[in-house]
Amino acid sequence: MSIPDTKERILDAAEYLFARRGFHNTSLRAITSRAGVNLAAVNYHFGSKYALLEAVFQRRLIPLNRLRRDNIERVREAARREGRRPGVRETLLAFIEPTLAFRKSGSGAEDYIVLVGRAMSDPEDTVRDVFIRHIAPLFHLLFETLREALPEVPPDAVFWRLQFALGAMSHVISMAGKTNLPLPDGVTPVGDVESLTALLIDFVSTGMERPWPVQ
Amino acid sequence: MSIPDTKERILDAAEYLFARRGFHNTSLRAITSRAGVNLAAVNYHFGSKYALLEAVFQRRLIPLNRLRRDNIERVREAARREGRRPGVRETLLAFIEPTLAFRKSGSGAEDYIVLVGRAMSDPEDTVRDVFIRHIAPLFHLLFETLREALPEVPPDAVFWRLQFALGAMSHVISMAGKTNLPLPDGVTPVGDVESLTALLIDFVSTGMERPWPVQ
DNA sequence: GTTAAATTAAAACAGTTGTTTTAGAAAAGT
DNA sequence: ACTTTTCTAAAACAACTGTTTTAATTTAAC
Repeated sequence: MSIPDTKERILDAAEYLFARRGFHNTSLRAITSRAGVNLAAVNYHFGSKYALLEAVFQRRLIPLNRLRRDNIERVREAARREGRRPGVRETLLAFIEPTLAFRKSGSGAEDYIVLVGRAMSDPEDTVRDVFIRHIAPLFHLLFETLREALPEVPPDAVFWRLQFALGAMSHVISMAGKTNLPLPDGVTPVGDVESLTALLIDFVSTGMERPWPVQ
Repeated sequence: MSIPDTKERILDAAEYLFARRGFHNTSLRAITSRAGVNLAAVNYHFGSKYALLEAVFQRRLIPLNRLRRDNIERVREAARREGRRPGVRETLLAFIEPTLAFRKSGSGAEDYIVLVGRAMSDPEDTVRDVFIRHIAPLFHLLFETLREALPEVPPDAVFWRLQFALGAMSHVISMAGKTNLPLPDGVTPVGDVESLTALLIDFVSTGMERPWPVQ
C-alpha cells in the first residue's frame, strides 16, 4: 500500500528540515516537495503543521524514552538489590548514552537528535512546549534518582547541576554535523560518538559529584 | 531629536521579541507596533530585518565582549606577572560572570541575554551565523587561555570541555525568565544571579579541571 | 464489474510576510 | 522666508504562508 510510504516520507522530510531550519522557518511546501508528495498530503494525513511536528517527535521519542527509562530503572534496581545508593555516573550514563547513541540507529535518527537538541534549548517556542510534554516524566525520574545518589547536596543544587548537564548535552548534540563553527588549530572536528560520550559523561559526572558544601 | 529615540525603541522592541519568539517567528509589524513607530521605519533606519538583527546584536555585544576580553586578559596578565599558569576557575569566571551579570545592567539587557542564549544553541540559523561572527575571536582567546591552564589535557579534550561549559551556560541563560519548565517539588524556581553563577562556575570548573588521562 | 471508500492532484483561498512607494510633515541650514 | 534634508505616515506590492476545496484517480469490497 502507499499510505505508510507517504506518511513516512513526510515525517522524514519534516524531521530533516525542522532540524536544519527550525520549525517556523520550514514551509509545508518545502517539506512536501522534499518528500515528493502533494502539498495537501500533510493536512490530510496529519491535520496541521503543528500536528506534524508532534508526530515527528512521537515517532522516535517514545521508543527512545522507553530505552532511557529502562536504563535508569535498571540502575535503580541494581542499587536497591545491592543495598546502596545509585551512582551518579551510571545514572547520567543511563540517560545520556542512548541519546547520543541513538544517532546511529537509522538514517533519519541523526536529524532527529539535532531536532531534540534544538527543542531543549528553544525557550518558548512551539517546539519546546511539545518536547517538554514528552520529556517531563522522564526528567522527574532522572532528577529523583540523582537526589538519591547525592543525599548531601540540597535539591536545588542537584536540580541546577542537572540543568547544566542537560545543557551541555543538548549543546553538543545540536553541534553535531555542523561545520560552521570556528575550530581552533590542532583540534580535530569531531571524534566518534563513543569517545565524545565518554568525554561528556566524565565532564558532567565530575561536576555533578562535587562535594557539598562547596568550600 | 527624534532619530535616536526611534532607533532605540525599535532595537528594544526587536530585542524583546526576538528573545521571546525567535527571529523567524517575529514580524516587522509586531516590532514596529510594540515600538510605537511606523512599519517603514525599520527598513528606513536599518535596511532590512536581517540588518536589524545584526544591529540588535552589535549594540550590546561589543561592550559585553570588551568586558569579557578585558577580564580574560587581566587573568592572563596576573598569571604572567606571578610566573604561573592561568587558573581554570578564574578564566571561566572571567568569561561567564559578565555574561550572567550583564542582565542587571539595564532594562533590555535581560532580553538580550536570553537572545544570546538562543543564538548559541541555534545550530544553523541566521541568528547563529551573525552571533558566531562576533564571538569567534573571543572564543579563541578563551580556548587558548584554557589550554595554557591545562597543559596535561590534550587540546581536543579542552575544546570539548569548553563546549560543554558553554552549553551549560547558554542553557541556563535561555531558561531565565521561563516558568513553563516542570519544577520538581522542593525546588525553588531560581536563585539570585550571584548564587546561580557560583553554582555554574563550580560545576564547569570542576568538570574542566578533571585530571587527564581519565582513569 | 460495480460500487464505495481512500488517497492524490491541482487549484484556489484568505491572511501574513518583508519591502517599496508615494505623499506629507517636521527639522535644519542658509 | 525659503530651500533642503530628514523622517514619518499610510497605502500598495508581490511573494509566500497554512489550509481548504474540487475533481480525478487509485484501491478495496462485494
